[in-house]
Amino acid sequence: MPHPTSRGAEVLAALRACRLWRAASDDAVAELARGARIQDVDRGAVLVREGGVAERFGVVVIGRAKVYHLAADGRVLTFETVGVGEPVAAVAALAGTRYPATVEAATAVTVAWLERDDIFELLEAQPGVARSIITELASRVVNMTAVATSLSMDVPSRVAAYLFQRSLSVGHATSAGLVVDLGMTKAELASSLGTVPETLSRALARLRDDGILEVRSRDVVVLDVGALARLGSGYSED
Amino acid sequence: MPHPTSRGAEVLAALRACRLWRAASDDAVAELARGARIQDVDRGAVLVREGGVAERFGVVVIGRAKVYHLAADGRVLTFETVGVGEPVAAVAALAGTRYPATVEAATAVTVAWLERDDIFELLEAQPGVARSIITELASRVVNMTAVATSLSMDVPSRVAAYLFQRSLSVGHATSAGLVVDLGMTKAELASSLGTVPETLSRALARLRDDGILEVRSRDVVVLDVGALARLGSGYSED
DNA sequence: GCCCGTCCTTGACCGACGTCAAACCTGGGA
DNA sequence: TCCCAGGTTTGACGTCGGTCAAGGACGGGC
Repeated sequence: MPHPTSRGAEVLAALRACRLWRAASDDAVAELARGARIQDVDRGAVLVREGGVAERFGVVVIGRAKVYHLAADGRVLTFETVGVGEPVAAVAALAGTRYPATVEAATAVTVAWLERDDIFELLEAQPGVARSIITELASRVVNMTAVATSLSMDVPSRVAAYLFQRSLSVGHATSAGLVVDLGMTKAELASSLGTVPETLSRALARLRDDGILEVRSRDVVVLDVGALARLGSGYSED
Repeated sequence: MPHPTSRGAEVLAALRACRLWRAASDDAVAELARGARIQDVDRGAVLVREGGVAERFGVVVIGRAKVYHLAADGRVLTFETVGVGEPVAAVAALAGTRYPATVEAATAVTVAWLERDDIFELLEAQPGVARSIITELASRVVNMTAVATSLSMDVPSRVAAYLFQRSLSVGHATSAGLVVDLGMTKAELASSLGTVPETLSRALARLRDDGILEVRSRDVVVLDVGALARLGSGYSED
């Protein structure tokens, strides 16, 4: 346990950064922090196992964690990678169901664990918090729906959809075109698109051959954003 | 517009039945009903189009509606079929995003439309409602996650997972085995499993040949529940 | 400079599954 | 009774994409 003295501050900062209770007062967040159980794990440790009964609710204090589903044949579908201030196992704890996915430490990770009832107590003390929790959960449903629909498209379309979305957020216009950083290794990207590196590589090669983009080591140069949007059945019109 | 006089009562009953605000007082629900805009549509009408900006929030008063995604190649992935008292387009309206799916009337349908702010006003007036909305939304995230993971399995496994879940809820033990009604036509089931009738038929035939079940017209007799659970990677142990 | 590990790409192969087309029930109406 | 229309099943076929295996290509350490 590194820096035991500063950990309290880090826990507080992480909880304060959590979008779920953005509207909560600092005092209320401090109260949450007091009730938190802190856990340090090494990289690769499993924080939450799919199918387990959801009792607690975590917020990442240090590090990053991967949320994924491990299929029977060993393939991995990565749902998201969560960072500092983001919740893990939140929805299952709130819903009172089993965990629908596994969470594993992608780096060394410190997690603050809260009880389900801590949240509901916060909610009673500060009713304004409900709104941010509700919009956050609703956004997650929308996101998961998008993931599900994209899984019914073919891989080049999924890649296009991802790159289109990503170009909107982190795209950087240059004379050569719209430079988009992939944000992760291609193997990780493949997993979060529900495929394998080989197929991702072929999909990118095909988009390149079609003149839609150029592939570089860890970013791509988008030459035809409209084609990306069309392929990913993104809604091109505003 | 049939039965104009009784419609007010039906709207009220439907809103009262809605799980989202189960904890709300009758008065508050009546207030919601007063603000509702009622719409009657014929079977096949599109209530909400994927990609549209979410402004309103519907509750089915009469009939059933299908929530689906229409892929570019024309294939349909059905997410759910909603009945009386169930919300449509709820999550997108709460999240303030675009609709992630299309909603179509499966029968003649009457919908009560509420404004996004109506919910938040209800929430302020009756803070206790937050809890049911939150658990309901969280359950939806869990469900959509399950849908997404099942889409990464092969079709026989998806069928097995569906039948296993369904056998837990509507399974009826007989001397011949566990009789499970499919609850819908096989074409509809295929769509909600993200496949087509032909492939579903073959998957069922395969499960039959493996001695796991027997197929009848609109229900199946499950002979080996454990095998179903294993195939669907359902968590067999309690 | 060289070497090695890691990441990425490419090719060959094959199984899963969607499409098209045809045959097959099964129930309802004349 | 016959016939027709849905839903369902089966067969043939092509494509997408995952697996295995073999090369690259970069980058860091010595």
